Amino acid sequence: MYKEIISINSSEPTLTEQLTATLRDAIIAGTLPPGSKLSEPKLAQTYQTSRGPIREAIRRLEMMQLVQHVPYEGVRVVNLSLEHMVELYHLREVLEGKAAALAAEHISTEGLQELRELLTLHKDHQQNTGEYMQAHGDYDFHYKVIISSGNRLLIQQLTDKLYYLIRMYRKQFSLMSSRSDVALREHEQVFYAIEARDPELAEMVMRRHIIRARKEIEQRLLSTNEHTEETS
Amino acid sequence: MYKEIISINSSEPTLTEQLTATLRDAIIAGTLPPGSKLSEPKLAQTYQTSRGPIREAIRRLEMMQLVQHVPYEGVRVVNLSLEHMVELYHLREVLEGKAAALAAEHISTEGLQELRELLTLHKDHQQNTGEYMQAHGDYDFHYKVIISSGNRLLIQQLTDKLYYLIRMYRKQFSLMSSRSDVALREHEQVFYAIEARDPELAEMVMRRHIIRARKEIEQRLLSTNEHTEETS
DNA sequence: AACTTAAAAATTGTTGACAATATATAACCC
DNA sequence: GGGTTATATATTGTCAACAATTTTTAAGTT
Repeated sequence: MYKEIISINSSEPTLTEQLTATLRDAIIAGTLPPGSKLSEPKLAQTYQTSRGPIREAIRRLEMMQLVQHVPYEGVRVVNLSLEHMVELYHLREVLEGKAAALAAEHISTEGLQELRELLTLHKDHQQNTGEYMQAHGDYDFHYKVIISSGNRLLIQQLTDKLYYLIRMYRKQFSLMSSRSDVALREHEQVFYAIEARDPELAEMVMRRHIIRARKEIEQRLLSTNEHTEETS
Repeated sequence: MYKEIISINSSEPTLTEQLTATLRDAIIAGTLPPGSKLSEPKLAQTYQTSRGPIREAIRRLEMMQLVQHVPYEGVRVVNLSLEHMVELYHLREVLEGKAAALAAEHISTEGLQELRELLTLHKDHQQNTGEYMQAHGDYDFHYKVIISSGNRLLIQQLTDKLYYLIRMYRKQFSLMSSRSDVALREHEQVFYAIEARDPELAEMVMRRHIIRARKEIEQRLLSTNEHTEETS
């Protein structure tokens, strides 16, 4: 009854896709700084292509919330601010909370095993070095939980759309894991709840985890008053 | 400190915007049926324009989750299914739940008054006619709550993106308010919680409201087995 | 007749040019 | 000199043509 279509990117990746990835990473890294305008002719010249693919790529950046578009005026890289990030974290909180709940219901035994191994890996790494696993440690755990939810719409919203914005904030506000030990323990809590097939608990601890992270960031940014100003 | 930019659509709405609205409504209404392919040349001919604006419009439909895009293959109208709708409602549940919680925190006294008047309007209408207010009754209440959250990202996700898909399901599955009295009472519960500035309660009753609606739909669709088949 | 292979048609991706609008520059007035 | 209007420039929106890829059609083979 099903015709399983393996989505092989059949041939050469389209030029638009390459440009999307390039521009996306440039924005996340800050090479194209917040508030700056993306001029189609200039980008076309820079990347030795025509305006068409550039336009297409920009539309996809729009989907990722990385740029804002105004008709006849152009697109600008999104402006980062504490308020904006708080909004983003409120979304993360409920979406990833639900992901954890659904994961507790739907995760496979293999998926559970993978999650377990990921956690022990992080744990060992921290016990050995005293440091939290750089960069992708936190990301991987959350990513795996999201995937395990089995809700394609939710997965898409988080991984294809919002997560690039989150990565942008992490990079540009240098938000890497200051309370690593706490984070790891919270991940374990989430895991235990998923392992116990307890959706309500899984959701609660995941939400708390993200709430705590948000509050920590708020504190840090409010004390070192740097990013609170909006550039019009 | 703030520079309030009133977003006047400065001049003539761009052709792309008109086409987006037209195609969007055609998909929601089912004129462009689920699974059907959107051919750029044909659409261009149909609407007497060139492929450029059509492409742009299609990208925006993509943002609304109304079509799916495969490189070199084209875009198809999304296939509706019970599973897919359940996924959508899980998103609604947590997003609108959070919206209600944030509304309880941030809503203005004027906003509160508007919400109150909207509710009494619905109540009167039901007491007089015994019927639930057609079509927009439910929509308006949810819409107002979402707006009252004050979270621009959340508002955008719900009103600009997901809600068109919800409207599509409502239209094509004929999902209009079968238990209108229950729905109205649940709306009142949400309102009371927001009025009492109780975020946790507001979130809980809003989530319950959407969960109940989902389960009711599941029951209805599972009994009258019609839309469960996937067209490959 | 069923399957494989090759050609043909149609469609999407890409390019460059023109039109409509907005921004930047310069002229003008007070 | 500050501010307003008009001109010039640049940019986005739109259009039509070409290239790359896929789908359809037809021919050929077993």
